[in-house]
Amino acid sequence: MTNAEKLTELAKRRGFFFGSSEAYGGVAGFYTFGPEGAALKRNVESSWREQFTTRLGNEEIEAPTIMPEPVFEASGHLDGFDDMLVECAECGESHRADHLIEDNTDIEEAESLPIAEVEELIAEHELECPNCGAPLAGQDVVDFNLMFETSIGPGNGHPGYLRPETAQGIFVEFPRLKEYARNQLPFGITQVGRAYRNEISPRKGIVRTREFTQAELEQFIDPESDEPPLEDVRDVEVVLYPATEQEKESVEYIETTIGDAVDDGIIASDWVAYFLGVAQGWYESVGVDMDRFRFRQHLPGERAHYASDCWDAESELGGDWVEIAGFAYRGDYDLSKHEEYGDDSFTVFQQYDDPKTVERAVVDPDMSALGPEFGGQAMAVAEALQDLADRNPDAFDSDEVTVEVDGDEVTVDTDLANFSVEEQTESGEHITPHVVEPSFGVDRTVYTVIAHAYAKDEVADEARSFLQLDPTIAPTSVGVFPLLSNAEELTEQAHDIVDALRDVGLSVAYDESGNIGRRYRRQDEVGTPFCVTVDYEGLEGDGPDTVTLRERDSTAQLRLPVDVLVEELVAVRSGAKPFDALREDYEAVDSDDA
RNA sequence: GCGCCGUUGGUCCAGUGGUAGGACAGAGCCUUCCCAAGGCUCUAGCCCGGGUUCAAUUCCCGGACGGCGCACCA
Repeated sequence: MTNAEKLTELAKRRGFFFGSSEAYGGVAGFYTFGPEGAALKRNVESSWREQFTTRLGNEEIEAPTIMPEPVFEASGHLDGFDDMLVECAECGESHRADHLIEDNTDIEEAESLPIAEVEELIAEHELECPNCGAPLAGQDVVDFNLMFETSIGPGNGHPGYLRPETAQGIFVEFPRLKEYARNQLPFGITQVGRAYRNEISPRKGIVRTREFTQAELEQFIDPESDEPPLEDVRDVEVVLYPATEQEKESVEYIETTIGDAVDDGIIASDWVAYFLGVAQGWYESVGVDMDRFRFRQHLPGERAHYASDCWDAESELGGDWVEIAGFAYRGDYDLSKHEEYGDDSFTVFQQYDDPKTVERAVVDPDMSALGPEFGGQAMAVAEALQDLADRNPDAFDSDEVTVEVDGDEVTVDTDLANFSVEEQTESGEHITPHVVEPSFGVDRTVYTVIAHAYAKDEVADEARSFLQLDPTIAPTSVGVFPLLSNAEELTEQAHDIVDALRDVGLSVAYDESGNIGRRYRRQDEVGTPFCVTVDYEGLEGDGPDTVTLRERDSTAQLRLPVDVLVEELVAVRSGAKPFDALREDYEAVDSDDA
């Protein structure tokens, strides 16, 4: 069994994740997070929120997962997703069928033709594979639309799509969000939610699914003036794999700091560099193994339609590098498209520090004269006059000016135009903000965290496999056991401790089944960092009752008074106090006498 | 989508034309037993549909799901 297979087996058996709807034969590309997995995922998400929403001073929204078709016409996803592929039987190369037809016939817009017709056209025109020249006639044309389509409301006249990325839910609401931000750049909006892609063939278990969770930040900036607080992450050490290195035969990484990478021009955008630095720290905090982690720059041909520069965070899983986040400089692509297609304004008014005074040629046409003269064309004439004033003010030096309206030459008395040059004050301008997008795949992150936490050792000559999850994100924080299940004094105190720990918000597992070692291993296997055992020894003697506290990774045990247990556990589980600090205050338990 | 291989208790596997066995896990009881191997008892399975056959978990065909390769991953 490979490690990946062991992880899949562990995930199924212990309730981290498993294929959905298995009672009905299952469905490819959909996974259910079981109790352990859902808890772990919630903890990873809340850690992400803590970092990328709260600490960076951003705001989170929650948009619908279904949006109407025009949104995706604007975003470019409809075109980008609706490709027709034909595969060459000889060499196996896939080609865009619509492009082949457009290139080799007089037909334009082949993309809108039905599949059957495209297949006929390929046969009719005897199209050949551009790669090897083999005939393509008879080959199936495959339509792949990576968006899930649905219809909104009764009937089918109102198509909608499940969003292929959460980002569009933010971009579409930009007109309201900018008002919320009081038109002040920069500001950032986050969203944690589901996205959907109807993958042709989902693979690699939970790594590539059809429904997945993204955690995204859309940072809106003024490209002219907004700088990230780069000094916060200057010294963060990172492993970079730039595009230039990827073209070489041997894999060589650049180990550097964020600050140096910017100074050396390896990362072009300060903003992207800043977020790489923040992300590095975050990944480390949730337990991603930094020896199996890198930032890889996209190759020029690899970038999405919206991105000018893009870096991925990648983690090593079973020998493969898997993308777990993307950091894209999206420029003004999205907001410009929505400005063009949507009804509202996707720009922000930026005031100048000092208002500018500019001279502008203006006309104030005498409509009471133009109206009778030109009738319905009068407005168009007036607009043409202003247009002329902008382009060529000198034209108004003569007695008459001539403009073109609907293809007709129209001559107007210059007096009627009321031409003048005015000083106007410009206090600012409308700009389309640029967008920097760190976009995290939550499911892949969760899987990475599990895979990187997976460890093996030996305890008392017995092999042990366990998850070294960080205490802050482990699904269960504490296991509580009575040493024996048939002793009321032990089970009662154990139950009291469970209640006390749950009262302060800790996630607690109670277990009295089997022998004590078995119970420790159960919790080890799901990554529970601490276990409390109530034994007879702790009830004996004159002093306060004591219990033992065991740490998962070292299996070391300390004896703690019950009345400090809650306080100390809260401290070690939050990371405020390392477990080793407890060793100074409490007696170690010698477990060799077992 | 294509090709190859696979699908048997919760998990991982063995096996058979006459409906099946193990390991681990799980439940209960016993146990002053602190690191999965104690004793007793118990639970639980042949992916779906069609075909061949007296009889199919087993053979054939199709499907679903999974693994690998190709393609795809904007």
